[in-house]
Amino acid sequence: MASTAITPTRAENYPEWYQEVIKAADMAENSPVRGCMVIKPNGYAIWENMQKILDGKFKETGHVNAYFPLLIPLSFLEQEAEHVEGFAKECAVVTHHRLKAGPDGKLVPDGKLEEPLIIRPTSETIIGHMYAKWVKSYRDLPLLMNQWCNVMRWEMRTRMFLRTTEFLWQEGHTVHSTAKEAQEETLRMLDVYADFAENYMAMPVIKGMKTPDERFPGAVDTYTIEALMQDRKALQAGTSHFLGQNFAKASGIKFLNSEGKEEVAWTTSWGVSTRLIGGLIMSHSDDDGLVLPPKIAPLQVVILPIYRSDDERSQVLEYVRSLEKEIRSAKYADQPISVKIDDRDLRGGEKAWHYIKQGVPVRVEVGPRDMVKGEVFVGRRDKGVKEKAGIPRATFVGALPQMLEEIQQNIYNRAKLLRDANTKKIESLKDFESFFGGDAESQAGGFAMVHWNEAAINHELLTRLKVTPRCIPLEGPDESGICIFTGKPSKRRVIFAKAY
RNA sequence: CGGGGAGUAGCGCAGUCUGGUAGCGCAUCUGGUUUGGGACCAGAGGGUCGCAGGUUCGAAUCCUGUCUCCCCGACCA
Repeated sequence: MASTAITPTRAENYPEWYQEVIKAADMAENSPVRGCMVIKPNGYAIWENMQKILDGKFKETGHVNAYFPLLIPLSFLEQEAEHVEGFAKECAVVTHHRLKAGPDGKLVPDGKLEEPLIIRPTSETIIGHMYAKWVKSYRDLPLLMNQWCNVMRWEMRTRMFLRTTEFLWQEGHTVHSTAKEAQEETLRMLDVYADFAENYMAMPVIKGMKTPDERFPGAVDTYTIEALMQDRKALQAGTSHFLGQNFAKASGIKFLNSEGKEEVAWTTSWGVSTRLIGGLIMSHSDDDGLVLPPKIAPLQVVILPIYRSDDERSQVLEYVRSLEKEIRSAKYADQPISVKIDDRDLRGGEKAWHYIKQGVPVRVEVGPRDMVKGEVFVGRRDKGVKEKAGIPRATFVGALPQMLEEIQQNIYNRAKLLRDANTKKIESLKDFESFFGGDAESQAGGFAMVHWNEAAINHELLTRLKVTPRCIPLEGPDESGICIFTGKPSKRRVIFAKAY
């Protein structure tokens, strides 16, 4: 048996390791539909927790949920020039509304539509259309809505969770009477994302503004939270867009201000997707499988009864049931602690590994020996597989919330250390090249913080290394310097990385 | 769309060159021995060999056509 639960290890083959972690934790699998995955209960439960937390934060910041159609008239996409350009190449198009039997008995599309419909790649246009009807007066603003839904982007190459043809996300769409207010909204939601990523997902992120090339098609400004994965590639984990008046003009979102004059409104949109689950996996998991931060873990504690005879079984189960009940009534992060007993007829070691691979934060093993000692035997997912300790039964549950919080913090700190260790200020093209290993296939390097004049977007080196500007960080000191690509003055550093 | 590769049991593969009636590992199920760390032994179930034609007494194997998937590139939450 291999010494690690996952083969290959991260060091051996990172992309394959990623796939294996998903398989071992039974989170998702590929479906018969190209690029579309089935999210299995273990994966979906994580999404449900993410939704619950994020949705609460959206409501706290004044947003309400609504639902708009999956299908969008083709002509809507044409309303905003940059938007078309950005999404036209990846739209699934519905052209017929009926099937009939063809000459060979196979079904063929029939009933051609007057106007083709596209399956939403994002909903700015259809939501804008409705908003134009709903917004009449400055008294209707701000309009703060969100929808949880699926979208489709026909990407060339897909990877489970990180890039699938269909994916689940939330998209917030807001309308404001002034640019300032819309900009504030954009940054407010970016903060919500950053808070969620860091304090729940335990994923350290850098808040920043996208460079013009990386902007959302049609946006004036795109803000992002960027995370660094364990293979030192960057992941765009969430975006928030200040759309200016571009979409409002395209959709005709206008209102009468308090002086009775007509004005064009200002809009924002922001979203995070199931991609975050991919980020979660790549931030924390190890060569033994998934590692889940307690605040996101669908199951926080698993109890594994150990026994041989039927007699022992009934004694241990009784002991363990009262333990389960007590744990369930305890709270962590304002929620009852989730716990279950795994009483399946399997060998102890096999069960333990099962939960290690699924990333359950705390494993509690209880056998006759522990009962005699009045202890429980506890393994933590943030520690080594064999690093387990007996803890007195009497104090265990009381200490459990603290233990979960410690795990949450440890996981975050570990990810932050990795990110900080792989974030470097780079002052020359030569150092830039060697940081990224000199070609597209080399190890990813990390976050390179360099002075950059935006004119040099298509530098040969960037193309060759497959490195892109990730963001202009919002926080940290402004610091002037010299662009390493053009030698021109630069006001601040920009983060470059190889990205997912 | 360009360049490579692959379709055989739920999964991973061998068999194809040299045609002879389907095999291995894992998983599943049964029985037994085990049990504080991913067990062992014995047995069982499970496959129109991607699809359609053709050659042949006989095709997973040879020929023709076709479909699909994967990897590398262009695109990307």
